[in-house]
Order: sequence, then C-alpha cells, then structure tokens
Amino acid sequence: MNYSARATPMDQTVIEPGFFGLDEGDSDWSNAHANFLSSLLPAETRDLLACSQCLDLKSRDQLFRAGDSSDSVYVVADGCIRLFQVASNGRETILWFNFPGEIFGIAELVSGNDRQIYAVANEPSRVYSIRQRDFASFLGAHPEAAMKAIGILSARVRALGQMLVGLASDSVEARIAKLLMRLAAISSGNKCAAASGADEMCVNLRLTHQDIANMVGSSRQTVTSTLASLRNSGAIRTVSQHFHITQPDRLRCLLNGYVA
Amino acid sequence: MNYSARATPMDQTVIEPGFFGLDEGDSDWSNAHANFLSSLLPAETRDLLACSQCLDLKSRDQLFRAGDSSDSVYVVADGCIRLFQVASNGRETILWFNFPGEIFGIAELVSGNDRQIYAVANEPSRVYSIRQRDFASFLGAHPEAAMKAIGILSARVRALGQMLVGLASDSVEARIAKLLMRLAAISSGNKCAAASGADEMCVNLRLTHQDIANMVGSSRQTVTSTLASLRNSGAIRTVSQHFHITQPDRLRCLLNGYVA
DNA sequence: ATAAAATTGTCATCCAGATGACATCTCTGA
DNA sequence: TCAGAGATGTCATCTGGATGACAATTTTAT
Repeated sequence: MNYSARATPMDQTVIEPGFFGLDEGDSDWSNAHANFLSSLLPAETRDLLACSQCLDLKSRDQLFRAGDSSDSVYVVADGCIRLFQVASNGRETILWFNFPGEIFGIAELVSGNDRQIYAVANEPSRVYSIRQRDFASFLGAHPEAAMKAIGILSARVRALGQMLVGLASDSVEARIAKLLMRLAAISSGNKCAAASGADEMCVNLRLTHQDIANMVGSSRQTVTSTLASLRNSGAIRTVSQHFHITQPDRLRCLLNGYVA
Repeated sequence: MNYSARATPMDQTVIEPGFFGLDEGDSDWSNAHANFLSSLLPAETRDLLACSQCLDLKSRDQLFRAGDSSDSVYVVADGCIRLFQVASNGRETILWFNFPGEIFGIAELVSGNDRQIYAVANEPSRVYSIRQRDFASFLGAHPEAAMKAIGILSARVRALGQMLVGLASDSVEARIAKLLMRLAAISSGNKCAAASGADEMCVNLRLTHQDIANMVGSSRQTVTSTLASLRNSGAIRTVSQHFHITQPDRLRCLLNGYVA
C-alpha cells in the first residue's frame, strides 16, 4: 500500500475525491492577505508607524520597479497595490494584490537584494513606507510580530504554491473560476450593497480582462469569451465596474473538474 | 514619463533589455534552498536537534500527505525530499526539492492548518522531525534564527514568484531550460567528478522525464523531445543518470527569448 | 462637451503541445 | 539471473487557446 510519488494520473485513485477544489485552503488566502497592521497591539502599531513615512499615490503611480535597490518595506493604508513581473518576452504576470493592512516588499528585507518585481497603485492609494533597518529592528524588539510575519510569509508560500499548481494543470476556464473565488474571498470584507442572492459573492476590485489574463496566464480574448460564457450560464454578473458571483456552486463545479 | 501598469507588450520598451533571464536572482535560489541548519550557531543547532527525532526514509517513502494534520517541521539531514501537489484532475505538480540542511513544513507552523501537499523521499533520506510547538519556542528563544527563517521564507516567495511568471509566459523549451539552470545552481555544491568543460554545470539529481514534466507543467513526451533537441544542439549531455549543462550560454539564450 | 485613449466583443486562422499507441531499453527485486 | 515494471523514444493525430484584425463601447483627460 505504498503510495507512489511518480504515479501517473491512472493510479491516482488513492486520492480521496472532493479533497481539493472548493476551499483548497480558504484560510490560506485570508492568512496570506492578512491585515498585518491590525494584528499588532496598539503599542506595536504606534512603534512601527512612528518610524514610517506616508506616501500618497495616484492610480498607476509606481512605487518601485524591478532593478531598483530596495530599502523599504511597505504597509497599505488605503487603496490597492498591484505587484507584477514582466517576462523577457514582454508579458506581464500579476503576482499579488495588496489590500489595506497588508505588508509587502518584505521578501527583499533579509536578502538585501534588488527589487525583482514592479509595484504600482491599482487605484488611488496610501502606503506607509518603513526603512528596512527600522523594520528589522522592530521585528527584533517584538518577537510576536516576527512570528506574525513568519505566519504571513508561510501563508503566501502556500498560496503561491496553489497558484502554481493551478497554472500547471488547470484549463483556462478553471483558472479563471478559481481566481474569481479567491478574489471574492479576500475582498469579502467590504461586500458591496448590491448583493442580492443569499450566497452571492462580490469581487470588490476593478479588473480589466487584460488584468485577469495577466493573472491567469492567458490571452485577453480568451478571458473575454470565458467570462461571457460564465455570465450566460448565470454563474456571474457584472455590477457597476466589478463582478458578482451569483452562483458560487457553479464555479466550484468547474474547479473540481466536473463538466456539469 | 509615467510607466503604465497596464501596458501591453508593445509599450514595454521601457524595460531595459538583458535585465531578466540569466541570473534572474540566482541568489534567490540559493537563499530559498538555504542550509538552515548550518546557518545556525553550534549552540543553536544543539538546542534544536535536542528536541528532534531522526527518521530514516527509503526511496519513495511518504513523510506526509495532503490532508494530514501537521504537527512537525522537518530538516533534511541527508538525501532529498520532494514536495508536490495533486490537482483535482490527477495531475501532479512538483513544487520543491529539499536538499540537506533545508527546512520544510514550516508553512503550516503558524496557521496550524492541515498539510496541503505531499512530501516523499526522492532517494533514501534522513530527516529530523521537530514538533511544531518545540520549533515555535525555539524561534522565540532565538530571534536571529527567527530572522533567518523569515529570510528563507522570503526567498521562497520570490522563487515561487519566478516559477509562476515562467509558467505563465514562457514556452515549454524555455521553462525546461530555466529549470535545468536552477537545479544546476542549487545542486552546484556537490559538483560531480565527470565535469569536463570549464563552465560545465552539473544537475546533480536523478529525474525522470515525467518528473520534469511535473515541474514544468507539460507532458512527458514533450519533455523527451525537447531534451533530445537540447542534447543534439550540444547544450546538455547525459552523464550516468543525470544531466550536465555543457553550454550554459545556449540555455541562457533560450530563456532570454533569443531564437539563436 | 468632446476628442483621444482604453476596454470590450467577435471572428477566422494557426500552431504549440497534449494525447494515445507502441516499440525499445533499463532498471529492480525475488 | 530473469521477469516484470518503469523509463525512454518516436509517431501520427487532434485541440485548446494564442494571434491578429476590426468594430463597438466606455473611460479619461482637455
């Protein structure tokens, strides 16, 4: 009864069904996008922000770009920051959206490497910028905060792993379905008023089809038509500039591989 | 001169050429695979291993699987542990190889979630297993070790980000080229004797074509033929069970998008 | 308010790579 | 040492999506 690591799809009967899909670690996503700021004690928050600088960004303002030397860590106060990378062929891949309270730019903290990615305001935003050395000594002085940071990074490792698996093995439709569910999960805090159905979920974020393509690793046209078919099937609808998932179950089927 | 975040490939002239590719953060890879154990002070190592349990694994033995409740963190003493995930359609995706000194299973440390991935010995291996609570208090007692952990997790976040970008935008050939270069970089410590050329690199790891396909998100057949063409072009050669990169430059061209 | 710029929708076309099917070749374990 | 399992090579075939090209909208700046 030795499970073979090199098993080909045929042998995978060992895997209990229904194990993945739906909430393939929903909690990971919330942890990965955890509100670092509000998880701190008031005194800690005070200490941290004391040595911070506040930056206001217009939509599309660039905070840093690949190749910049990195000297700061950031915390989102308000708005949304998009992290992405540009491949050698010019293709953009969106890696992450940072919502209020989230911390980012830590990856360069210890290694002291240059920035590897681009950070751009996805909408008018405000961020606190904290010098690396200040942040490092803050962590040193507050072990619980350091543990919190470890927790967040861990969740991100898991989340990125899931994204990787999806990219490597799902169809475009499934990848889009997953993406919408995830985005809905993390932006569920600020549910917009227009929700009608009981289990209707809101993806509270403005995204162009190109953005989605860049997250999902496909082309704009494919996104357009996939979205159209999801809309026709009644799974999602468009509410002033953003999506609502009207029938989450429909999407869940997709990402479980049922053709339904 | 405002850089547009939503730029389409055409506009990407802003990106200075030659910026990516080659050593898209070589140091990230070594950091991500950092030897946690040997980076500790002797006293710390003693403390840590004092509360550890040593496990011997035969090739293909399973350390844990998705769904298991997680109560331990592991450090590789010897051998190599493969971390992978199985998608709902049965496809396997290899996420990581853990080499001696590397720590893994930390992602579940803080969140206390169940395991999300599979860990299997890629060859006869020996690992230290440390209970989560012990490890957590170890980190609490040794702030520098905690910072080290943050550094490793950060590097992994960056490394996973790179993998993601590659998967989303490179051709299979480029993905394989990148993979080989990365594996060579991290297994370069134990360069095998058979190296001939000055800049010949050794991928010191036994991999089947299926394994490579599982890392690169493609099919076994495609890997077989891509590898064959790389071999014909003289870029790589096969030395008793593993690869050597005879002409690293050839691979670098590929991953920079030059058709050469 | 209006022109310019971005975003969406919809095709018809093309191709990288997946699939399935075999024929070797090479290990591994009894 | 030998059989069975696993790994490689090599096809011929098929298809999910990428690409390029426009027209129709919607947004954004002036």
